[in-house]
Amino acid sequence: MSYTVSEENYIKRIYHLQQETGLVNTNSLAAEMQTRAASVTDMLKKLKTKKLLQYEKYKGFKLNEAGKKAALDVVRKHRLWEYFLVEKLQFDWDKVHAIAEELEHISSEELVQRLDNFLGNPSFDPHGDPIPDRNGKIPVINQQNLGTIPLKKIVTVSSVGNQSAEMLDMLKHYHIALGTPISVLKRFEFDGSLEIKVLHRNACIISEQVAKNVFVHDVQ
Amino acid sequence: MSYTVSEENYIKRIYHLQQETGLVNTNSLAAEMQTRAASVTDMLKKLKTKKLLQYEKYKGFKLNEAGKKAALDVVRKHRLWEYFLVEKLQFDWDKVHAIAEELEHISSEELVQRLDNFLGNPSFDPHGDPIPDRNGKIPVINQQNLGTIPLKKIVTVSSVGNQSAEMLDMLKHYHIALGTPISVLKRFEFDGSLEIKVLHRNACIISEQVAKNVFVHDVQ
DNA sequence: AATAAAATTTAGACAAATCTAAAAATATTA
DNA sequence: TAATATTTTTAGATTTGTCTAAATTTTATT
Ligand SMILES: [Mn+2]
Ligand SMILES: [Mn+2]
Ligand SMILES: [Mn+2]
Ligand SMILES: [Mn+2]
Repeated sequence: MSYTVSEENYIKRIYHLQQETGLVNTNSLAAEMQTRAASVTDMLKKLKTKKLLQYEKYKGFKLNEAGKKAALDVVRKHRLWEYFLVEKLQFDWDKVHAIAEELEHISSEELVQRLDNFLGNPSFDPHGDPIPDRNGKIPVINQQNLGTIPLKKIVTVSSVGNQSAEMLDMLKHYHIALGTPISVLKRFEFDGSLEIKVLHRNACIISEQVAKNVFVHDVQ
Repeated sequence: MSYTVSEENYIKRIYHLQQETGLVNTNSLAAEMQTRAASVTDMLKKLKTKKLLQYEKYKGFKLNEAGKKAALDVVRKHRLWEYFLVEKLQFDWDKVHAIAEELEHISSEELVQRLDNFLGNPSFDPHGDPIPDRNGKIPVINQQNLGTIPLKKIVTVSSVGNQSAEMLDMLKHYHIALGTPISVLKRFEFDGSLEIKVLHRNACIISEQVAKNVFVHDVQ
């Protein structure tokens, strides 16, 4: 089965929302898609007809197994292309999302498989998000956000939660990138902000909000 | 200015047709686009409104300068992506057209420029067709078709005219690819077919129709 | 439980890109 | 040049994805 660009965008968005909330509701999807609730309802009917969705009027909805697989196909392509853009074309990691949002809809299966091989079958995209394999299997890592790790312990940045341009811009300013060694020197009880040390940089302070969106794992 | 996928496909097709015939007519464009004459007329009105086209009802049409530049942008992307697919992803040259037909519509200017650099600013695509630069300038080469070169002279294959899957498949069978050294041993007056010698291969015979679509230039 | 507020769906409209069938213009030919 | 054939355009319909405004359903609050 193959889907339109619009269908694919909806499917992927529903997938991400249901990872967080289980059932998804119309308004939150409309907000994510930057469209109107009425348009969402229209698309839900279509996706239900195509048997990708469990959906009862007024009761919320979520992807079924076929829907999840379809979503993971799009996610896989999105993240592989992001990896290509950063690793091969030297884009900054905060500039690739919009382009991958288009590239993820190119339909050739063989293209995706060859791209995957060309890139060396990467497991994580430039934002640290896992790249599903062609069967939809997702690699896992143990990671915690910066707010929860013990003081002085040196850890490695593995992914970022909030991936808005604003956030990525801020991380660039702090010289925080994937793989960056980092440690927490002090936790301020007043507002939850952290004094951190990035390798080769002076200590600096980040807000609790930033800390919660920086995920790290043990140095290998 | 940016255009829809459909507009870009029409613009590109008109460009290629007018290279051959000057003025283009509705039916031939409809045939090329695999659509109906009525649909072509609709699109012509749209492109005229967008000032890409000289068009008088019943009198034929052609792209103006703005239209040609728009077409060359699409051609440039198409051929750069084809080069990428063959040189980086190891696709066979006869498998890349349909995929490039999608990739050519990805809109980022920066992407195209970075791709161009990543590929080493190639001048010709895998079928030997010139790749316009970002200003729409097209590299030229002196080339003739195989039917017109002197017997025994060793020349190099530089491009192919007919690029149908059938033709490319046939050339693969003859071990004719871009850059292949080749010479004509004998010309048969009966049907215009040629006995040719491909380097490292036994002599063989190709039809006049094939010969006319194989372009060659002097060995450098 | 009744009322108000919020969330969701329906009804009806629109733009883009396509189609078929019919009308109009142009070209061919007897 | 008049009849015929071909080409092109128009008229009107259809599909997809979107919208606004109104109606309906669910949830929250007196
Ligand atoms: Mn997308
Ligand atoms: Mn990403
Ligand atoms: Mn195309
Ligand atoms: Mn080509």
